[in-house]
Amino acid sequence: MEEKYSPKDIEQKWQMSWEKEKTFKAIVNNDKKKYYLLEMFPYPSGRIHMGHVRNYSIGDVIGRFKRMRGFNVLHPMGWDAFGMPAENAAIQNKSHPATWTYENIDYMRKQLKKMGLSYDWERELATCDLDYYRWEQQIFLEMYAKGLAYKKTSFVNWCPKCETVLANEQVEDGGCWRCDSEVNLKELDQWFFKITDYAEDLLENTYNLPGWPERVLVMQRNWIGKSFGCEIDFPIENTIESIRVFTTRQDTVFGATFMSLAPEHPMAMNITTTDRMADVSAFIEKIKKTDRIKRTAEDFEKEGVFTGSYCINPLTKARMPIFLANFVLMDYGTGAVMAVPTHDQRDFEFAKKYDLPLKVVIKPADVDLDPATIDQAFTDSGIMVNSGQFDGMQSDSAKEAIADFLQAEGHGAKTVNFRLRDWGISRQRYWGNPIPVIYCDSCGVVPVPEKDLPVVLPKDVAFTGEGGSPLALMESFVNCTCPVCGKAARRETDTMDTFVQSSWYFLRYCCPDFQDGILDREQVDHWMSVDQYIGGIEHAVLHLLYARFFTKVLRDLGHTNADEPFINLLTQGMVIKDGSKMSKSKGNVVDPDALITRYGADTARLFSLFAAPPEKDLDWNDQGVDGSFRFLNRIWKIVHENLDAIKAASPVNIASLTTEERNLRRAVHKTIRKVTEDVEERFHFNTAIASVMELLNTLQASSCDSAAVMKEALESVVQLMAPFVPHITEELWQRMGNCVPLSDTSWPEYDRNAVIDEEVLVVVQVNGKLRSKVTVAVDTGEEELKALAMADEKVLLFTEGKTVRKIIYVPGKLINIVVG
RNA sequence: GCCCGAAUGGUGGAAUUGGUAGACACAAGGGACUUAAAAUCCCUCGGCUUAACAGCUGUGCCGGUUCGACUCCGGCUUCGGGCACCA
Repeated sequence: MEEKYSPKDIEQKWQMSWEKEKTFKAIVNNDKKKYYLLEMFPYPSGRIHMGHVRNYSIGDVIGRFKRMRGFNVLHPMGWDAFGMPAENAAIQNKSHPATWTYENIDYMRKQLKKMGLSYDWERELATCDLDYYRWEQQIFLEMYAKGLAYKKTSFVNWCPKCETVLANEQVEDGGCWRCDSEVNLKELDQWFFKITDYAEDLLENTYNLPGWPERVLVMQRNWIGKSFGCEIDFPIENTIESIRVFTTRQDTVFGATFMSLAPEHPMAMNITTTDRMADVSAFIEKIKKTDRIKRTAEDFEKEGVFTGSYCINPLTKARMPIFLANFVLMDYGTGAVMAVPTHDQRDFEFAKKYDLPLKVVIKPADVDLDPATIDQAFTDSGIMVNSGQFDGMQSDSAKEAIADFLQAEGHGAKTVNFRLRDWGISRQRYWGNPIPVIYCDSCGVVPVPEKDLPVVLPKDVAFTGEGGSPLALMESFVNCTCPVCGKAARRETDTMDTFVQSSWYFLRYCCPDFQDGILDREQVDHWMSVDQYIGGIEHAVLHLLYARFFTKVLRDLGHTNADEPFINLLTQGMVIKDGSKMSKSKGNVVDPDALITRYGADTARLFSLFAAPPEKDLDWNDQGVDGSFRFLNRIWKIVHENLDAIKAASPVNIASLTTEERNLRRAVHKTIRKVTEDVEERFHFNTAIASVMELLNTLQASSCDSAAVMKEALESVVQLMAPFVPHITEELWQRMGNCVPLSDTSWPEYDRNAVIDEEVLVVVQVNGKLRSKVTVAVDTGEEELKALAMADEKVLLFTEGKTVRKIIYVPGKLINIVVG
């Protein structure tokens, strides 16, 4: 009586074995090529979800495959453990964020272990561990010393529900990325990281990351938003001051007829004349009250107010009235725009509304433009007109010429401008990494000296859920002495954005226990960069940009020599059920625990890998899971049916194989080749698994009774499936009589001789349409094959009475007879 | 508006360099085994025509290149994603 496939027992057995044998412990070994594999670490929200199952299954296939291919694999796991849900849960349950977080971690670690993932658990870290965040405080201090961390007062995005600040990257469609509440503007004194210093490096290197999906790189380039243009000074009439604008369209400067300033522009009030003061103040007040989202919507009505002052167009010497305009943004360029109503749609609408002059300076090649009759701005390139010595030039080349001219005349300079803003990292929350800074009335901002680190997040805090950060209310934390003068001082109570922790965890994984500094250079130099990073596309800009920035900062601070954190990036699709993303509110959530209890981890892994290639969305289908379970049972059964034969079998004797045996071996070795290519080069696990299914079908249909060939075939099936379903294959491998665990064996190599076809199927077309198929010996000559095809009776039906014009021959594939 | 991506049976998907469209699986239908059910196994399975052999047609739509197009080119449609009063 044959034993039934019982995932529960064998999965536990092998998980314990791997743990005991430290199978996946990563140690520096210069005899092997290193391979650093990483999946985005999870937020410990309570339980893992299907997205995790998929993400980590994909990673595990790659990890186990690379290991069997002879790489020294580093595959760590940890927890992105600071963040608001912990704090909210604490308020609700009257528990402590740390308790909540560590309990969740314990539970989720068990869940992940039940999946049989090949992690080196000894490197596990949680970002809320003092041993982790203390080094991050040190990074902060080193950045502060270099001017890469600085404080400034500015208008920041404020989420009223989370009661904290958000970075630009964390505002999506005007809402908070986490809770969706409408974000408004608040003027606050905040800490920033100077990511703009790295804008050029970050942009430039997007062209140096061939292993990243193009769309992610495009998104990052858009976000960085580099544009080439000019800064031009427009002297203010009757003063010695001038207004500096940034423009990418210096070719239209002869058409600039007025000036638009952002309402927040520092010169706004200074240049306003007494008679215009009332109107201008009213306008500025109104804009302050309008929220930013509405204000920056494209269909928002363009509005402005005249300041009473004029500036002078440096090239035409024309008097240009200076307006404040609601669509001009203070935080892009210089906060001032030279208005060219004829060649910019916004300026056009503004000019029409306030009856301002229009002057055409670029026209299409074939027609003239009349400012009196045009109904929209002409924004294309064209021929220069009304532009002095530049008339007749192509506007594209005039851009260069005018820039040079402005520069030579001292009116301006060529410049580049970035859309990227500095990263605001202050968060008015408790459950985060304290910013290690002290405020002293005498000495000002004083960084906490290195010897006083870490600034420990105090545990005994009251969570009321009201009045902002609990840290600010805690006198024992706030009150301190100034490290410089020794007088009483106050501690910074803001904590760092949680994206800071995820910006360098992959570096710390290289040396999680290092106690003498931020990073152990030797370890980091050995393992970095991450060879393969895997995670969701939703971090295309946020996390993936911050992590690149941090890597470059840490490089410049001398902690790593890596320029880029992630060589290859795989962005996996979402897990969908019944047409939409799994969510509690839609009631379409599949619980990984229930799935694993019912079918085992191998089935859960197999289905999530088989149903779609990694980068596509995966449509969850309960019946499909049954199918995967069925397939594992078939493997289980066929191996057991052949167990005695396998154990008794001698090695394959290639010289004495029958045709049937050679055919079966060919199928086996072609499958080895196919699976190897699909996994190694394309990460197309679905087709790799399909080809093993095909082989199993062939095997079951075969009448081959050679124990040697059967053994080779079944051992191959088991080895090829090992990265996908590690438990069942490990068990079968052992039952087949192998002493070395499957995870310690080498990946099978296909036999180049075995895959050579003896016969080929050649498709015969007439005028490109399939008419017949012939199977011929592989060495059949071209002429012989053509004759055979021509004589084929199905072919004759379509060629009879017609002239053969030509015959296309693709060796081993097809013959196309062209008749007419 | 700009930039990316996608569209293939009832469903998920395959076709890797321009060479048999629909691999593999799910669902469905039929059959075997069983007292019965489950499990398992076998057969059918894009559409139309046909008793059958077979033929025609078919990869979002319209054209083009080619002996040959899911694949390349031009033009559209729909859906998804990103950016957007960015000067």
